[in-house]
Amino acid sequence: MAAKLTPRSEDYSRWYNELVGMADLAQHSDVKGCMVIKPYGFAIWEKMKDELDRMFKETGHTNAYFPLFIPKSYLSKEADHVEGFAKECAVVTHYRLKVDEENGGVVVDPDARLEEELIVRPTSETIIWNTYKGWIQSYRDLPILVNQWANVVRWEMRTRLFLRTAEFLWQEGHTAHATKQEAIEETERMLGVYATFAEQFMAMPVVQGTKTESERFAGADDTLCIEAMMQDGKALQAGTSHFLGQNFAKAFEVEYTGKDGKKDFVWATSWGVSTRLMGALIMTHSDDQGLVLPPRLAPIQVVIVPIYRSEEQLQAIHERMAPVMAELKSQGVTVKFDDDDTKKPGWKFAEYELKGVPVRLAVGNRDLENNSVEMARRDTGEKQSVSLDGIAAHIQATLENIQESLFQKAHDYRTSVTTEVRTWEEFKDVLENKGGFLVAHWDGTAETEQKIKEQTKATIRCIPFDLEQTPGTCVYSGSPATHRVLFAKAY
RNA sequence: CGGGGCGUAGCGUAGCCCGGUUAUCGCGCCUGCUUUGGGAGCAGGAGGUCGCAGGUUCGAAUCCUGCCGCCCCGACCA
Repeated sequence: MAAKLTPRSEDYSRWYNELVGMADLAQHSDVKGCMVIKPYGFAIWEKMKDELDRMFKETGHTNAYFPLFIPKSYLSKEADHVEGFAKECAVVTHYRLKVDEENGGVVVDPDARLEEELIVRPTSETIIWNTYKGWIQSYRDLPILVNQWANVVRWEMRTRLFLRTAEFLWQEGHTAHATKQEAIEETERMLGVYATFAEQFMAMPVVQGTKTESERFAGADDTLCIEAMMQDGKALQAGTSHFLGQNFAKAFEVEYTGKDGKKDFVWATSWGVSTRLMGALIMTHSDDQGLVLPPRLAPIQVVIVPIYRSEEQLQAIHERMAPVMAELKSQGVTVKFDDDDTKKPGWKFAEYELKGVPVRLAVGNRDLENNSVEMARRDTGEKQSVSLDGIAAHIQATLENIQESLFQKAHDYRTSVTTEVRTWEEFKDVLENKGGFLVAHWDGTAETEQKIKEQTKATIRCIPFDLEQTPGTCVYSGSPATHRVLFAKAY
């Protein structure tokens, strides 16, 4: 039985300790769920970040950085946007502390109240569009294709490690275009980048689609998303790309003069993925032995565990493996030779399984005598004796095989928990007993969507691009359906 | 903010109902020896404001009152 590795499973505390943790902000704080990413966990995030960054640059984007603080008045300029985020903002009201003469310690200096409060960014549309106003006058200034890697804060009532933390790391792209068509193309292009990244690097199959109006980003005309299926049958929104229309341009008065000399508002997009992807990665592949990482995102791809009794034997193993390591490194494979003398081999085996290292080589005297090593792959647990001759090529092929089979396994699982339902009874039954994605007809109304959510906790994850729109009747109301959509319980 | 549960060593816990020597056990940590092909064994050792503050009592981890904090479920959401 595959591990669930949901945030509530028994083994979760091990992940917690291994990769990540919540900051202990102690007794005086109302902050719950500030995430601490430990070095190994951060190494995984950096791998993801590097690949995404490369893909953004290949699609013409450049990185920039905008302020952490947003004046309160900016946030209120776009009506839907402020409504969406107002309830979860951290607010800076003062700029100074002073020594507390009576009780010791420090207190907020009441004389240092800010004239206008600053909001710690929950997202950066407002401060960026306020800036773009000064950057754009002519069609020659467009498009602007900017991305920023940053932290944001959303003061959620309830947090969940990896999936919804009070502070999280992400990237947010913010682009400005002269035409609607160009902005829509950008929105779709970046969704495609996310889907490619999820499938080719995370080995996580995703459904691409459009959000319904009620699930749309606050301030967007249209929200596209990638939706993934976790091992426990719950869906996870893994990335979003928004077509913002001219909403922010109008709110911040960003106009440009076209070739024809006429003025028009600028068209916008924004798109982002966050450290939530680490939660997605864990919950897609991991098992009861620990993390299972796709080779393309593994900080360590191959670990060599020497088995020895004496310093001489260790030396012999190292000398024999050195050329193999050199060859692998020259081909871009990350190898670790673990000669830590304070840990026994069995301990190391368990440790690297916990950390999800895709390939492990165990090398002892008896292997050297046979000119071989024991190779174990993390995804299947399979062990085999492999000749040292040509082993680098064999390892490379194995890494590629693991990458592919992880995707295939996740894809097969998703297929097995995707069910087409026609009646409301069937809908409830499948959701309750099987979980996963439910394909069903929907009458297109927010009322129906809301009622289904209230009664079953299932939401419309998206209207998939590649789902055939056959005619039918709504699974809940029985009215003629406008769409065929994907329902699921979600994180 | 509602409804549950819980605070004892770095971590996880027993003891509490029914008050009574020096607060239990495991993991981890330190030292030594033996070990090393799946999270080693033995021996020794260090480590405690029993969440905080009052109260009852000859005596409180245990009973009473107040406060603080944490976790889970719900409302909110990437």
